[in-house]
Amino acid sequence: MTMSTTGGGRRRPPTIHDVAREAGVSRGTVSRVLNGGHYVSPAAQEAVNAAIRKTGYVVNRHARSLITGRSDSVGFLLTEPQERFFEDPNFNVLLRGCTSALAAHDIPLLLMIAGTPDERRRITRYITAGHVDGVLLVSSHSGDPVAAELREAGVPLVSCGKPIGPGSSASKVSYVAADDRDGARDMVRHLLSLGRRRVATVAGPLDLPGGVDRLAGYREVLAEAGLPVDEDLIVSGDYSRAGGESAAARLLDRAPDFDAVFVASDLMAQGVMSALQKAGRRVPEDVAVGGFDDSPAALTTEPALTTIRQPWDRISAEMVRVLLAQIGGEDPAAVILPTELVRRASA
Amino acid sequence: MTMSTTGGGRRRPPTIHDVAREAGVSRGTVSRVLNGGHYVSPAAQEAVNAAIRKTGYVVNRHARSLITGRSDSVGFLLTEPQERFFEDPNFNVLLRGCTSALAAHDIPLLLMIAGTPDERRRITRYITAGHVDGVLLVSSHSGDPVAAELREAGVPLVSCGKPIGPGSSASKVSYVAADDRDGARDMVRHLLSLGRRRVATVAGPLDLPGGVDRLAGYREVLAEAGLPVDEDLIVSGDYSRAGGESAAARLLDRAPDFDAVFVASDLMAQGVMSALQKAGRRVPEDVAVGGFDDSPAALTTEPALTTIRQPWDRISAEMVRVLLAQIGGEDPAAVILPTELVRRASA
DNA sequence: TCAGGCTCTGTGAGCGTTCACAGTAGAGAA
DNA sequence: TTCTCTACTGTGAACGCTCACAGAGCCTGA
Repeated sequence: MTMSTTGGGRRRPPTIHDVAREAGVSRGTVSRVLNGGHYVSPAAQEAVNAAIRKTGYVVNRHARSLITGRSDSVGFLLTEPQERFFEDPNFNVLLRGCTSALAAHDIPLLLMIAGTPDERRRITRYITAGHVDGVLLVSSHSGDPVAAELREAGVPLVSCGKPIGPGSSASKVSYVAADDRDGARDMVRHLLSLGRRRVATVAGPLDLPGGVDRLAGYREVLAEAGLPVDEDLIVSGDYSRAGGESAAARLLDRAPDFDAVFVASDLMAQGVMSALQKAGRRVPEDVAVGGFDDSPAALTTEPALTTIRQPWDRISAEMVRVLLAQIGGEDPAAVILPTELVRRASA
Repeated sequence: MTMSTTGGGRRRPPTIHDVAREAGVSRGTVSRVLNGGHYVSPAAQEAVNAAIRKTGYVVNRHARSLITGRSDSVGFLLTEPQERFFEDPNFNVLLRGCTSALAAHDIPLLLMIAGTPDERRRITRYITAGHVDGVLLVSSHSGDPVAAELREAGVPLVSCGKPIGPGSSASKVSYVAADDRDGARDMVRHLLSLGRRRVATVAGPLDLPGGVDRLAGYREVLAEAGLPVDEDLIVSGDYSRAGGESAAARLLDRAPDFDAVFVASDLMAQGVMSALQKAGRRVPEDVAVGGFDDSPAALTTEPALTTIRQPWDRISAEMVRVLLAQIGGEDPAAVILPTELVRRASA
């Protein structure tokens, strides 16, 4: 049960002491080289680096953390009823992007999923105990109790997406989001530029900022074009494919003469197109369809879906940048990034 | 740059010393309570627990790790050209499952993605330096240099999926996989039970164990049914939708009279169905189609795809179980889990 | 009675770092 | 020369925990 359990044998790794001996300097000097190299002579610098290479030394992060109080790691926290995000391929891009951006700083990412109450408790305790330096938060409503508790404990926190909630406290929260409203404006303008005049919309859930902002963009463009806003042309769904199908059914029922529809998510757009085609409408000839997200689903529809791409790679990079800045003592910041219209066959 | 940077104020957390003082015992006794509670009187036990609750004490994992040499964390390593896995929704189930299973043991999961050479180097160094106790590996070919290096360094490792490579060393590798061969058998038997007799197959890449085993299952069932194996009925693809389309084209060209096809992945099955339908074949009337994976794509086809479900939730749980056992000193183990036939409309 | 065993407890050492401090050497100024 | 300043280096604490050990009290059996 003690010596050499597993094959291959993990021997004791070299310590800063070994490096110091090898280089013929003291621990302190090695430490200085490791942390920026100020006040260390070129000769010592060189000797230490050579010794590090020779011994294969890697700093023991536990020992370092013990004294610095930093953990040099950050958490990636999902408080969402996770299925929703886990099925969203963009989520993967986000997760991958955050991991890479952190890796460049040599900071590991700890994945935390707050599903069950037990998990929520564990995670809260883990984070507030200081085992991570900061948290990348993915949660549609930042009124989430876990998030609130973390904020209260003063843990550096960056949300993905605009947080909902009271404006007063929200101003203190860092977040990075795509410009939902502007993306919606682009899409609706595009539909109008195609000559469509009865433009409907399937909005997202209106208790979420994304849903609200995309709908606002829709309204703005109609107003700016001098078109009346017909409330019969506005329905909303839950971002799912099935939600899109039933939304389209309602639309066909209430205002069968629409000639374009802006759908607030690609998944819903998939459902909308399927429902329209079953009802005998041709896309895009009879009804032009525009989505939002540019998910892989947008390529599997027939015809391929015109949509709005959110800059997920930039979002993840900015989240990490803002979080690290905040860990470094800077104030919370909000970042809004531009979207992009992706023209395909459905509009 | 020093005192009270961020608002909210993170004060110094209580230490084991504070708990000991509060409970009127020594550090040693508190430590014993924390680690299993052997050789400690009920009275002391109770006093310590009360003190922990009162002070809100949480163990400092860095201090603990420094002395135990364990990190009490594990890595989840992706060495794959990651797009492939990141777009596979099953991957999300796996990642989520591993996170939860580990959370139950209070072990954080570090997400590591070995994409660029720089990332590979960083990750290898991080792991071999002992910053994680073990690694959950997702990689189709375990001949991967990172994996090989980890194995050489004696790092506990569990692969997801049967590793390819020389049988001799492979026997020392832990892995958890679905029973590909048996799943394939089930599907082909199902197709035969429908009365089909010219059953084709679109195999996966034959340099991957999954591809090989699924094809082996196909051959076995034909043999056991006394049916000839017509090599014209066997083509293979790369698991992608496009690969399925071109495979179907080849099949239609070489053996146009087949009345069923077992496709080694749902994504390919999607392509196969689309190609068949474009060629005027009805599914399932003319050709019954069976997939493999039970991905969400299986629900979007028309008709819905009959397929084989891999027990991803159990796979993740087993991976964690085997890894923790191995970290605890047990020998590597291989676990094969049963699949399940999901009957839908395409067969 | 004493030896030997159990159960329980406290103490000192040490894990590998960083940090504050004290010190050295050399350059330049008085 | 002597004094100060700067550039650099070494040293002894810590950080918060676990582990090995020593020892205390008690029970059991010879």
